[in-house]
Amino acid sequence: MLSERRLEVLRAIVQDYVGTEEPVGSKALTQRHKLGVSPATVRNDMAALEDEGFIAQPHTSAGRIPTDKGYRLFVDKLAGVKPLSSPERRAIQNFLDGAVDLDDVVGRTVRLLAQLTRQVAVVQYPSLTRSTVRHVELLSMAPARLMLVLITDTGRVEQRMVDCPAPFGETSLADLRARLNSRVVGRRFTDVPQLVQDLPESFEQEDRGTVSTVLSVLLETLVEETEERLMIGGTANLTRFGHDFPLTIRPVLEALEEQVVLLKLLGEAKDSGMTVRIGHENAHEGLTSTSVVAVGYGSGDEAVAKLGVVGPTRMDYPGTMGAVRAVARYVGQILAES
Amino acid sequence: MLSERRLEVLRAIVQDYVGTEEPVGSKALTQRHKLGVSPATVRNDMAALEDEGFIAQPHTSAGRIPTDKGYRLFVDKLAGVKPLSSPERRAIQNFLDGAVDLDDVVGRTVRLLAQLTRQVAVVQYPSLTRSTVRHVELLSMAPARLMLVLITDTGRVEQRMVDCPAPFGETSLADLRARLNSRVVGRRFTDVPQLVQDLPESFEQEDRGTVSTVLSVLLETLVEETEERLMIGGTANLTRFGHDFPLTIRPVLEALEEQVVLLKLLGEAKDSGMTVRIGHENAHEGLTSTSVVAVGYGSGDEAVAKLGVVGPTRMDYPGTMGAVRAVARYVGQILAES
DNA sequence: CCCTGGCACTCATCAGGTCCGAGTGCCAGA
DNA sequence: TCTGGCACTCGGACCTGATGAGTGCCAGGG
Repeated sequence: MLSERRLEVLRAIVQDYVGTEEPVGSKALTQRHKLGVSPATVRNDMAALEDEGFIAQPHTSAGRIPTDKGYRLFVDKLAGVKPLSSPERRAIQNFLDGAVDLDDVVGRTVRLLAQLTRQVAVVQYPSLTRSTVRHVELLSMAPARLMLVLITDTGRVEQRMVDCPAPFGETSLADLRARLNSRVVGRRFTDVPQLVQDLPESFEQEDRGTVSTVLSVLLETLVEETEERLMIGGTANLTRFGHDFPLTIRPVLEALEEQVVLLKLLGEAKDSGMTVRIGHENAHEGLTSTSVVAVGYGSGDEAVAKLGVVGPTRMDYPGTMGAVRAVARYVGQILAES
Repeated sequence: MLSERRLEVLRAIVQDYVGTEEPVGSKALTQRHKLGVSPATVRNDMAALEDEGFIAQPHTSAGRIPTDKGYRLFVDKLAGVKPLSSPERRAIQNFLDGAVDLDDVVGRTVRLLAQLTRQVAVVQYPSLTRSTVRHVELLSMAPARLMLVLITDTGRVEQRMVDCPAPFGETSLADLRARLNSRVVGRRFTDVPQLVQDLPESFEQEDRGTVSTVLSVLLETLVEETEERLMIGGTANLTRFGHDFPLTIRPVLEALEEQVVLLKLLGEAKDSGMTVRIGHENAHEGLTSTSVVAVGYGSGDEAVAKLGVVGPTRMDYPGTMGAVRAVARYVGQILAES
């Protein structure tokens, strides 16, 4: 096991490297930190830390930089979560309180997080799996063309065009609208399929085709609606990444454009508590030189979605974790109020 | 005035520079283009073009590169719009045909445009102001609570809660719904206020308050919810920008995150025909080394929104313009169909 | 009058070489 | 176990000269 002082040396290395972005040597370390020992001793400790794989040298006779494993140890054992200052907290609250609807909440959150952490922020929309149907509306657009409008209890509206196999009269339409609503209103999305299963049978032969079509579109919409969406922001912060730009930044930008990748990324985070994935711990190829700090948020105890930031492995973990946690907490409050 | 050959030289310079990204010299020009004159002659022409401000030298004894003014001349006088190949057209159509709703159409468009042009794509959602009303739906949520749903011809849906001053019966509701729709369906938003002005008078005394309330909410929705949205994609293409990365790319990323900036950018584009803004012609600070190619699109002759791409001034204008125009055309078709 | 070939000149880029110093590993002594 | 000293390594900064693409200018020819 590593001695107390060696851990201290590791902590100092991480802190200095995060600050300066340059490999840190033994002499500089003893000057900037009160370790109470000489550079030579630190060198020995460094050699030990390197043997264990916590730090590495970019080239012979340069200083050391932390490895992914080193950051991992730092995050797990050495770093706390740095709470925000109270002006910061107030700023967060003020900024989020101004939001008028869900889109606005998410939008503001993403900007806020990007600003606070100076990194790329990712915020997932609250999941709709627990949503219920408020109303289903059917409108006749043309003899064999309907529009289906679905309204959820969270206030979201989705609409779809339906091409019917046969013309569909106004009375049949009103009939279908009424029966459909009486069955599904107030019900959870997941229950709807069973509830409407036998609906076509109760219609005249000639209308059954259309009813089935409408139902299948409805079910499709429900599934899609629960699909998770997210918003990202602060991509300009990627320019602070490092010196060897193009090669580092490109795959990251590409990964960020793939919503699927991001959703998986957030999905991999623990449901409760904060998750930090460092460098190669990220499954995705393009993100092996980034770290992801993610946390769930929700109106109650239960997380309804996740948010987080993506940044270089060389990031200020305590500060970032503090900001992420604080923002998640406030967003949760806002959601609970509305 | 510039002679025919000098224009030809400018065209050759632009083409070569766009291809190679390197300053082009007189000798190389005569080799790669059949100008029928010697390098020395070309040098004289170049000197003239430089005097006029169409080209410039990065440093003495390097080749020439086009200036913004040079690109402007190229685009206005020398370059056509390169039509897409028919496989490309087919691919566009196939890809866009798969869209299920408005969000999907816009999302697919943005990805398509980014891929085709290998640049950053920006697509504005069809604006509500220029749209017409397809349907207004009223739903009773509680005795004195209604939901108003507005459906536009572009497939966009907005909904609002309405708190009524008095309970409102189902028959009155159906009545209002019918009369409202008969007046406004197919009409432009801007015409709606006049069309519904006298509607409350035709109702029973006790319902007039509610009708007025509903109408005012409707008008509010029409006016206030004109808020224009847009989607961007292909930011990874920014990495192809140039060699002097960080400084170039950062302000662009920042500008792209400001929806306001982008909306203004598209807003400045002409309503009909294609608009090309080159380098410093862009008002925004961060975009002075980019060019914007934008065009309106819509279901009919009239543009309901705009789309375009943002790329380095050194871009393939004919190809980009061709792709932008083609995509706009197909999106217009898709919107007209739905 | 315009085009052409020739010529002197400029200057960015590259390869090769030298120097410097931060940083290391190791070792003997406290 | 810590410390100071010492030899060693090696990347980066700096200088240098050679190279060559490209220019401007000019005198001569169609």
